[in-house]
Order: sequence, then structure tokens, then C-alpha cells
Amino acid sequence: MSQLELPTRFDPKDFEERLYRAWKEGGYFTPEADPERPRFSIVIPPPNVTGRLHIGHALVNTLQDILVRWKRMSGFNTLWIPGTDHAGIATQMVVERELAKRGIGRREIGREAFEAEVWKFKEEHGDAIVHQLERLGVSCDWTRMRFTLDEGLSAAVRHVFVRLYEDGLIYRDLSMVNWCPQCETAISDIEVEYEETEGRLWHIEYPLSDGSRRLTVATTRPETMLGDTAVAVHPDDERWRDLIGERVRLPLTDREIPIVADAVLVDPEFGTGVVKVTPAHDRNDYEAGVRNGLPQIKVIDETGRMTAAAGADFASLDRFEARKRVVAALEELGLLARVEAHVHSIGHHEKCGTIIEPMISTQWFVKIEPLAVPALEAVRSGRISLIPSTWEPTWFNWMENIHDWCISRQLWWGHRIPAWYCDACGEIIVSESVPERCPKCESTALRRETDVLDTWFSSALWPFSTMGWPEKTKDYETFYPTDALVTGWDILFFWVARMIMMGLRFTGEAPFQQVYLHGLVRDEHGHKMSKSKGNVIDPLEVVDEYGADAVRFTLAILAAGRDIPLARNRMQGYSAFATKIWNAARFAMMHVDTELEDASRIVREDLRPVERWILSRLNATTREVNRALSAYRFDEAAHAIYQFFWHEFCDWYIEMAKPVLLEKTGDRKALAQARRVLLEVLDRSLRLLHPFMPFITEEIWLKLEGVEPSIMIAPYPIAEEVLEDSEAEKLIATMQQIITTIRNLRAERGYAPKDRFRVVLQIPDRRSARAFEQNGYLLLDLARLSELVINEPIPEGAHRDHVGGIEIGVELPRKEISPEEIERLQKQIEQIEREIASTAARLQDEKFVSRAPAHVVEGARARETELRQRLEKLRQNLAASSV
RNA sequence: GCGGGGUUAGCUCAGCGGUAGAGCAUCUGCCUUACACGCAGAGGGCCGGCGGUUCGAAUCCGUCACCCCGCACCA
Repeated sequence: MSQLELPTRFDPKDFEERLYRAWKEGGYFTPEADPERPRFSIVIPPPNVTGRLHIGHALVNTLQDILVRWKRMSGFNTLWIPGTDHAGIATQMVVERELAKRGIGRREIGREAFEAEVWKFKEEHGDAIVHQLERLGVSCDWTRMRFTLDEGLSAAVRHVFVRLYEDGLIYRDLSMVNWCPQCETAISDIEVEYEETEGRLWHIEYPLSDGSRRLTVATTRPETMLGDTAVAVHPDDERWRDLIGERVRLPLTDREIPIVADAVLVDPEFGTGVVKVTPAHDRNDYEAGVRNGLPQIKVIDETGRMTAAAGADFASLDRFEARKRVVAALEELGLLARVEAHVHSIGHHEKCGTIIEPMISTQWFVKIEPLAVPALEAVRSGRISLIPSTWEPTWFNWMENIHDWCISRQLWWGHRIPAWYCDACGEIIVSESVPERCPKCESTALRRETDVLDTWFSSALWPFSTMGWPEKTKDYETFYPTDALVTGWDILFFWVARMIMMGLRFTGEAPFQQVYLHGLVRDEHGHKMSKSKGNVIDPLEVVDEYGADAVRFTLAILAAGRDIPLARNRMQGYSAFATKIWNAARFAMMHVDTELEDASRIVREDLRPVERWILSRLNATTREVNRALSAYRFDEAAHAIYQFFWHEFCDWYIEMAKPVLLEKTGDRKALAQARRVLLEVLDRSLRLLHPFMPFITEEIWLKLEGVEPSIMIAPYPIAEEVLEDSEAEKLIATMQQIITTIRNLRAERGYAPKDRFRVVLQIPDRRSARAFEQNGYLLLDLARLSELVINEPIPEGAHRDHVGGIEIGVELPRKEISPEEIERLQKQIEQIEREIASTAARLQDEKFVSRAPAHVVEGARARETELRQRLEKLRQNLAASSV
């Protein structure tokens, strides 16, 4: 018996680290690439290489680990590939900040030295986040760790780039882009976050060239007027029709600009119906400029300062300073008609918060429609499912309105675009390897493109580049496509959409079949976590405080598909659950012999009802957990097992088994059975729980001396029909109700725990009566009775009740009934009367009886009978009490 | 403007056509020999308003109100 002991004190710190090391060293996370076995594979959403673990990482990786451990135990050859993302802008920003602390500027040291610094930083701090993940118990295969800038992944990036270029899906063009003057790079449309802002609308007067009148235009950005190259009106607008083709004098400059007609740009209902046109600094104006053949005058440069083209008075001023000066100058000239408050949304760079400057720039783009259409179709046809499916409308909406993807970044950290320019003839060479000479003119004066790719370009290849693609590796053959992708909805378009597009195009397959989009972790009141609000929960801190298992379980049981309101008291609650498991295991081990190890399989027919009942309940729980996990309902799976383990196994089964286990009954056969079942239920429960709470389940399970060396490779329980037993379930449920009724009576009437009652049960059904005779001792302990008798007359004056066709008489010691208790009885009676009335009314409704399904009608009839019997008992009790 | 979500016990949320649920919080007893991180018991809700479908509606449909999230527009 000695090996089955657990220390009384329970502290996750005693074993978390030890067990994790043992798993890792045992190679359980590392599958063989065996194409014959059924497999389950998944790739991690790679965290930023210099990032710090936050609660969102804890969530996404807990959910993946639950799936992975569940599948692995269920017999699948399971691979979970971990890795990190080089995270272009984010990492460059971090390292720049670090260098700045040492007084070093990025530009001073130059590109090569800077890149070296980033690599150095990556080597020093890069894997911190990965080791932090280990604290959670994640079972990813660390031997297959990848980084988006690894040579293999970089080769995949070059390969894809070249093929897309050759297929005409990557082009280089002068176009309007979102420019971040802080980061000094172009960014894609989805990296711009818009925010409603209270701004101003300045009305400026532009005099006609002949001086005859003035046109008033309105703008939120007065400084851009310096780059105006036209004024536009609607072609059908009567007010201005005769002015089309005339010219205005652009104030603060010496230029004259035309009045053009543009039906797309101008809404005659809005403002004055006259629009200033700045083709170089506004997306709509840019397009209007193209339509009307207008010149583009760039008045703001890449750092957000005014250019020489803005005029001597404004050149080199910051754009916001220039705004003030322009407004002041206009006011002085009497050309500022008025200023209004105006709410509009302003785009910010999501990474640094800087206001985006729309700008004309030469960039590389992916022509997106040919990629988006198959991706849209893959979801429409069900080849890929989004879970929860509420994301599908959003998906279609986005895919149908998608714009070309600007993929070039003017950064130093990332995949350098594999393009070279021939200085001699201007040819552009796009190639996977470094070209020696220009294929057109043979010149060797080639300059490599300095831009790097958007980080998400390499992330888009992640599910297959991590497996060695484009090489036909064994891993790729075995584990691609992956089965599931788990990630947050916030990167549905940044990442998931692009993986699907690239996967479909380059591997011919959807990179995964199911996408589970988890909610965002928020604080207990549903607010976003942020440092400034002080409501951030640090996963490592709570793992220290409550243990990894409690944190994981909390995240899982809250993951219902919506945003997750996380509170510390929840984690505290589930750490209590871990303690409960520990103590239940301790209890079990106190009563289980090692000799039971070779006990033969349980023969169900021999078991007492209480054992058959708990096995049946466990079986139902097993079915529910598997079902819920298949549907990504982590909350339902966790809840089912929590409910079973605590409120059925601990609260009822263990208590019901005690009389036998403590050898009060002296029944040797029953004792052996109870021990065997206790062990069986504990073992299966631990295995069911393992994906959620890997550490504590392993720590206990190892003491049970199973066949396998670790619970993580023990078979996951599946429901077995042979364990179902509705008869035992019904019997025990009735007993539970009777026990609860008596306990309730004891509490409400204020009897002490030591007071024991004699109870008489009237059981008309002979079979049930016999079952109660044989198992009635359960009531003795759990309801604290002095005696239980079946089918004798209920004595005069006994308290009466009625449960499931059984009449109960409880002989209570003499005691005054409190007025509160009488009031409570009356309230109960009224409530039951109301319920009887409504049930009876339904049953008298001919339509209900004829149209409702038979079992519903039957249920109502039974209910009415039951209610009437209870009512009668309650009335008797009330009458007795008022004597 | 387009699309989506929410409104259920004090709080945070499940349930989504057949007798209102959980966790936490609250109240009352218990240190009952696995566990006071526990045990037992209790109180608390006309399931946002109004219509409709149905024998029957938190549950389906419509509508209104308030809240939230994408996307687009925003001179």
C-alpha cells in the first residue's frame, strides 16, 4: 500500500517542473513522421520572438494543448509545431529602443550592424517567451521549433515570392499607400486602425482667377491645400456648372488650379459641394486626380515634414505645425470663412499609434483577388469551417471587398525582397538566388531591393514552411495539411486569411480544416486589459499563485466562443478544484490495495447499484466530454467533468461508498467491488481531466501504477454502452432526492446533526421496494437516520413528504415549529398550487393533448400526480404543526 | 451605410422550442475519521420592451430600445 500514498499538503510547485522535464525527456511531445498512422497536427500561432507572455498566449496555447493532449491520448500520431515570428516592425522597434538607451541610433550604425544587433537581441532574449510557455505545460514538439527567419522558411518565402511574381500576382507600382511617418515605412490597409476623433472642419475661400467671386471649400487638413492641384464640383450641380473649366488662385501659393467636374468624388449634398483635390495626400483625391489627369504635388515627406514644394514659408515644418501656420496665414488674408467642429475617424498605425499619412509611393503589392476568390470559396463550400460559424458573414464580407496587399516595408528587419535592379538597363530581376548579371543587358551592376516583406507574408506560409516545404519532406508528407488552427479573431484577416490563400495556391490544399477563433481575454467586467487601467493579469504570476492546472482549467471553462471575462476568483475556485481532486485521490488511495492491480475486469452484473450508478454517470460524462471537445466547446467539456468529479463522484459516490469502505457493513465482496470501482473511476476521471489539468493528473496517476509510463500516453476514455445503467441511475437519483428532502427538513427545522430520525418509506413498486431494502443502509448514513423501515404504516404525527412515487414519513423528535418555518411551508404550498393549476390547465386543453408529443403529455400527467401528492403531504404537515 | 454580436440570479456567463442553470458573492448550520481550498441546507430571476408563429417561446420570426465589435464613408 505504501506506493499509493500522497502527501497531505498539496502544492503544484512540488511537481510541475519535474513532470514537464520528464515528459520532454521522455520524448512524448515528439512524434515519428509515420504516414501510416492516423495523425493530428497543428501549428502554433507563432508569438513575437521578443514578446512577453501575456494572458492571450496563455489562452490560445492552453486550448491547443487541450486538443493536442486529447488527440494524442485518443491514439493519434500527434504533432504540435512551436515557433516564433520575427515580427518585423515590432521587433525593430524594441531593438531600436534598446539601442537608444545606449545612445546608439539605428541610422548611425547602418543597416548591417543594426541587423546584427537584432540577431544578437534575438539570441539573448528571443526564446524567453517559449520557455514561459512551458510553464503552462504545453506539449509542443520543441525539437521541431521554427523561426520565420530560419533558412528553410526564408527559402519558402523567396520561392513563393518568385512564383507569385512570375504568375503576375506580385507587381511593383507607384500608388497611394498608408505611410507611417514615425516608422518611415508603408503599411497595409489592415494595419491601420481608425478612431473616431473630434476634429475641425476649416472652410477656406479660393478666389476665382478673374477675381469675380470666391469658392468655399471645406477641409479637415488645411496643410494639404498646399498640394492642391484642382477644385472639384459635381457635374450636375447647377450652382457650379458654369464654373467647370475655369481656374482658381490657390491661396498661399502662386499657382492657379482648374475647376474640374467629378461625380465620384463630389457629393453635392455635403458641405458647399466644392472639394479641394490633393492627389498626393488623399486616397480619394488620388483617384480623382487619375480620372482628371491632374498632377500630384507631394507636400509632405516620409518623415511627416513639409517639402520644398509646400513653399518657402512652410518647407521642413512638421505637418501639424504646418497646419497651424496655414490656418493663421489664411486667417490673415481673410480667406478663412469659418471653422466648425467635426467628428471624423483618423487612421493610426496599430503598432506605434502615429497618425497615418496617405502618400504616393512605389511599393510591391500582391494582386489579391485571384487568391481571395478560392479562399472565399473554401469557406463557402465547407472545406474549411470557421468555429464559431458566426464569423462566416464577416469572412465573406471582407473577402468580397478586399484590396491589393502592400507587402513591401521600408524596414531593416525581415525577409529582404528577392528583387534586383539593373542600373544599366533598368530591368527588374526577381529570383530565388542571387543573380550574377542582368539577363537582358548582361550588366553586372545589379542593386538588390532594400525593402523587406511584411511580416505576415512569411506567417502566411507557416503551416507548410514549418514542415520543410517546398521540399517534399517526410514531415510535410505526414503532417500536412494540419487539422486545426486555434487563434484569436483579431488576426483572422492578418493571418488566417492569408494562410488559406497561400496554402490553397501553393499546396493545393486548405492548410487546415477547422479554424477555432477564441475570444479575447478581458477583465472580470468585460473591459480590455491594459497597463494603464491596471487590470492586466500576468499569466506567470497567476501560475505561480494558483498553479498551471488551475489557470488552464479556468481559461478552458470560460472559453465559450465569446470574449472571456477572466477574474482571479475564478482561478482561485478552480485551484480549489485541484485540491479537491488531490484529496479525493488521497482518500481513494487510503482504501485501495496494490493487490487490486491484478483484479480482473469488473463484471457489471455483480456490482451493487451504487457502483453501477457511478460508472454509468462517468460514462455519460465521458461521452459529453468527447462530444464537447469535438465541437471545440472547451467550456462544456470542462464543466461536464468538473460537475461529475466534484458533485457526483466526491459529494455522492465517495460518501455512499464509505459505509462499505470503512468496513462498517462487513461485506467482503462489496468491499472488494467498491475498492475496484473507486480506483476505476479515479483512473478514468484523471485521464478525462488530463488535457485540462496535465500536472496534477499525472502526479496522482503515476501513483496508480498503470501500464503506461505516463498518463499523457494512456488511452483517453471513450463512452461504452455496457456501462450505461438507467435503472441504477433512477434508483440512486430517487435516493438522492429522499436524502436531500430529509437533510432539508433537518436544516430548516433546526435539528442538530446528532439528532437521528426513524424513517418509514411507502414504496408501492415491489422491485423498487426490494432495491431499497437491500440498499437502504445508504440512507442511514447520508441522511443520518436511526432506523429505516420499508412499507410499514407511517405513524401518526410523522412528517410526511413524497418523492417519485414514494411516500416518506419522518418521525421527528418533539420540537416547536418556528413561525418562519410555517411561513415557508405556506409559501411552498402556494407555489405548488400554482404549478398544479397551470399543469392541469394544460392537460385540459384538448389542443395540447392532441398535438403535443406523447411523452410530453405523459410527463405533464406524471408531474400533476406527483405535485398533488406532495401538496397533500405538505398540507398534512402544516395542519400537524398548527395543532 | 454594410455585416455581426449582446441584453437571463448581486457579479460574470451557459442554456437557444417542452417543469429557469453554473461559478463567484449572500444567508443558516456544521472542525462528520479525503478535503474548512471543506460538508450540508437556504434565499435570490414575469430570461430588455412590444407584437407574431406554435398546443407550448429565454429559446423561432418581426419590431423598438440600449450596449458592443468589424468594415466602409467622413471635403
